[in-house]
Amino acid sequence: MNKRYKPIPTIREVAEMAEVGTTTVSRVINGGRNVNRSTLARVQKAIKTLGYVPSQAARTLKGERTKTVGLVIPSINDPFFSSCAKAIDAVAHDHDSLVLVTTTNDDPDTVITGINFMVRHSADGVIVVPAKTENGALSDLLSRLPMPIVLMDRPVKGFEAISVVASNFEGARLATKHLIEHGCKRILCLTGETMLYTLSERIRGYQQVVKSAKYPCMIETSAKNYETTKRALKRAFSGSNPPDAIFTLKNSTTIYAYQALQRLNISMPRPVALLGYDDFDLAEMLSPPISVIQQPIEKIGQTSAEILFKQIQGWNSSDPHFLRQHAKQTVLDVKLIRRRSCGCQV
Amino acid sequence: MNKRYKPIPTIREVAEMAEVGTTTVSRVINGGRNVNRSTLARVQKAIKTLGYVPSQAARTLKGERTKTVGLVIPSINDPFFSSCAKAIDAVAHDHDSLVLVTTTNDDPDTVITGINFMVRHSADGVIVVPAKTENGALSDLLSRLPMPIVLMDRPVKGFEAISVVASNFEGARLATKHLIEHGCKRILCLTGETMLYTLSERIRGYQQVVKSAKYPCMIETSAKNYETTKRALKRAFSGSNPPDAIFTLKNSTTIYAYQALQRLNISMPRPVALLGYDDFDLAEMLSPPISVIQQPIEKIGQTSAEILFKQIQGWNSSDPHFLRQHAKQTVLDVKLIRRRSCGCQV
DNA sequence: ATGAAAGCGCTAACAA
DNA sequence: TTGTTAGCGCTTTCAT
Repeated sequence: MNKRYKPIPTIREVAEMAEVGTTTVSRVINGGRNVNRSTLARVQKAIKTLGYVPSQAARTLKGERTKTVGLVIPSINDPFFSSCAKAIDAVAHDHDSLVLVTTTNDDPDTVITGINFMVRHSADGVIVVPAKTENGALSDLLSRLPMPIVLMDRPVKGFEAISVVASNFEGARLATKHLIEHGCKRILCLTGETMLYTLSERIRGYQQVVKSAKYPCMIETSAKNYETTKRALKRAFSGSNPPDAIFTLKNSTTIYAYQALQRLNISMPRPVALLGYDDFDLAEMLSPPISVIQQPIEKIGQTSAEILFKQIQGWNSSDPHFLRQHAKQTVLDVKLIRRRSCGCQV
Repeated sequence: MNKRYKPIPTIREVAEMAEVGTTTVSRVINGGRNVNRSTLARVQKAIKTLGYVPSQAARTLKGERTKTVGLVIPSINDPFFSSCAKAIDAVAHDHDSLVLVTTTNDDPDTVITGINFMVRHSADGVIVVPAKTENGALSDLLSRLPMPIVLMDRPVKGFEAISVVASNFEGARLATKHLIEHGCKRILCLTGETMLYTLSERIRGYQQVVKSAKYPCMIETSAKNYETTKRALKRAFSGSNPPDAIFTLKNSTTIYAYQALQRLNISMPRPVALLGYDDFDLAEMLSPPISVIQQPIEKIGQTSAEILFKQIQGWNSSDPHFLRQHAKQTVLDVKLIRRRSCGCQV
């Protein structure tokens, strides 16, 4: 009893069983227009009996859409990107398409490899989250791309492409100003990374506000994981002039910081306020609940996908102006969610 | 200045530019064996100049692997499945393959559609998380599948396929016994769903233990979201005989329950202990930290993918016994993580 | 309403 | 070492 590979039947076999030409079968699987009712039924029956499924590869070779969109993201695990992916998948579903994913772990070379993979697979379009903003090889590749592309969450410096981002600069300004309103004067900006577009924008926003308030600009960039975050905070609070607020630049950093503060027995919002970038499920269940800048994550994914599909539709259309249907860059607003850790009473 | 669609050049154009035949180009892109050094260089230069990328569709049509694996999962957002997906993506990456994802939202029909999509796209293999265990249409489809398949997290009743699951029954037994060891006698089993394989196995495990201990079997199945969970708990605790422990059957239910207990001012581990199924990032940061049954999530994904790729490799091989290289079912062990909410002192 | 035949880009005999 | 050619499964003129 040896289970063997049972290949999918071809259009030819369906045609033979139904005693028609392959053209007729093709007509049937493409809507059944101009086919006799009885012929139609016969063909459909043959399709069902044989378990026939048309080969996408053959169709692609004929120049049809592949009904796939590529998604090149840093991680599929990260709550931010998996939420984006969810929204993208939903939009793709509406367009009868599948999502081809690959992750880059924020490595620029892997981004290139990933995009090339999408080209090779003739994806109808791609959504890419670039790793670093300055990358010549990436710009080159993007400019030669044979399909539409949308840059998500981070634009590529020096390359004019459609992009969908949140207003990181404004978000950081919002956060910093809010902490200042609470009377904080020594705001520590905590991050483990500075090269990513989003993070550098947030740093810019923070800097602008503290500088114009004439407060010290305290940036700590060593907070890559729990251990390093704890060490950094320990250091900061052992000095003679500890911070009175912490602004963490992303999701995981916020959690590390919260956890470290707990362990170091430093409570919030006094002596130190905490305000994080990115909301997370349990933020309001902690003690105190964490105030955050909330990004419209799903909206970022959804908007990216919607724009991409519009581009795909227009790509071969007769309208020479389809590219102008969208702003080059879509910037989505962020929100301050006031909870307790910043000092708000809610 | 009208940006137009610039199609990828074909092997023919490369051949012409390099002044060789298409076969030679084919040889070059497939390793360059049996090609003159100077010819090789010339062809490679042409490839680079033209930005040539071989068409996967044409290769697929010739019967080659597509270097894609299908992933049909309930949600891409759920921490459990996104972690699985991450591990699968990593394994796929090692095999120079991409992951084609589609989500089913646990709807049986969508599972079928999703798998068919993978067939149409000639994925080399598929990893599927079935929606419900009893589904004739699914068994039919699976038995006709022209590629290897691995069932992840949930088997399909009545269909003998390779599957990779965690020991849900044992996990629930472990949890329930542990609560009993803490002296709990009225253990409320809380869930919002009973039809999924994993959940019904957990219910079975719970039942077996409470029954053999002669304790009441208290199962509440209305906990679908925070509101319904809160309502259910309110009801349970307003009676004359409230539970002294809660065993939540999944991730989100645990969080709803924790949150509801907070709001209802019922503290843990007294008067009620809490033990959840599935670990989550912040479980140890809550007050009290939540004890859980921890599943080897990444391992589930990784194992599924590794088995799938072995199957893919053996699928067309000459070894007629390749199917027996693996147990039909791989069951991975779960662990009890003792924190404070169950009554442990840690 | 139906079918014959060409051709999409590639690989693999088979020739040279 | 290199090229010629057939054909993978499908859609699409163009006939009938």
